[in-house]
Amino acid sequence: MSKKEVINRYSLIINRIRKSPATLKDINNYLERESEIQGYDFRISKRTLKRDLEDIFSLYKIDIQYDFSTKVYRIVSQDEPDLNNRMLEAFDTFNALNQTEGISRFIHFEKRRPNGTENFHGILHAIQNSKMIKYIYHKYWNDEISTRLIAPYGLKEFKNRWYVIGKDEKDGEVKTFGLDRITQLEITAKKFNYPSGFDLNERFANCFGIINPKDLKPEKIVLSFDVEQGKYIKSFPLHSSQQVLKDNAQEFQISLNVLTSFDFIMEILSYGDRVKIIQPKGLRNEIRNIYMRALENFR
DNA sequence: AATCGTGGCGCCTTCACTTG
DNA sequence: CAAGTGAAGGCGCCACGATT
Repeated sequence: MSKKEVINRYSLIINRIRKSPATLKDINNYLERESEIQGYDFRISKRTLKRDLEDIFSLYKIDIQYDFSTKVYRIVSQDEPDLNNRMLEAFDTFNALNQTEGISRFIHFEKRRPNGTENFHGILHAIQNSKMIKYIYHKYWNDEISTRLIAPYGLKEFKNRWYVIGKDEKDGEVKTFGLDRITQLEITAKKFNYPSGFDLNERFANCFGIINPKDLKPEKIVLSFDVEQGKYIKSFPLHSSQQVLKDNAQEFQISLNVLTSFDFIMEILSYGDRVKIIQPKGLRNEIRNIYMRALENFR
């Protein structure tokens, strides 16, 4: 049995158990069917299954355990569900893109610039080991290029982009840098002390997007969407603080507790005439002014 | 020749269910 | 309700054949 077949078998086992919890017999039936399709013999003994499950855990961090009360193997949801879901998602995409040849005719990829994930691993390593990082940064807004020395605290994702949050040595401010804007990353030998009170999730709890201005306080925001848009907002909440206030034939109303940062205003604008701002007045006026000015552009 | 992947064996553990 | 039972997995160990 070659390496390729073994890896293939791991995927099959994961796929089977993800569909529904399964007994050893179920798994072997599934493997037998796949053996006929793929022309290998994937069937395994109980001993090998046990070893495979260990390998799967160490490779993919997918924890499959036997549940004695229902007599089946199932994926144990971890204490980090976000991480777990993302791993499974990546696993699906990887397998699908990997197994088929000549797929570009059938898949339309979004054209996007590289998102800087090649630096992801290096930065994460620096964070875990409290090592300063140095890189060249191109700002989003202008052509300014600068060399930065940063004490990295964490990584954050927003709208499919990744950002590193860290303290800039130059002025001691904690800032956010887009990974796709970073070049010539260098992990220095210089250590820093991770600030004891810093909690990444807490810091961004009330934040929409990556900008976290100090002078803004989170506000209670009430939004009313039309019914169609409401369906989308219901399945993809804008923010973890989202609560449904009204859900009827006329409108879909929610409340949020977030900072009204630039990112948030852009988000509201992206819903155009499908959203009304019920509360607060300040935000309502701000958005109205933007639309007024925008109208000028169409005269 | 050395290593690796695998299955079988034997004994242990776990858990649900039965029995008195 | 405690003890016993059975079914199934867990796991260390070893042999065998395939792979490198």
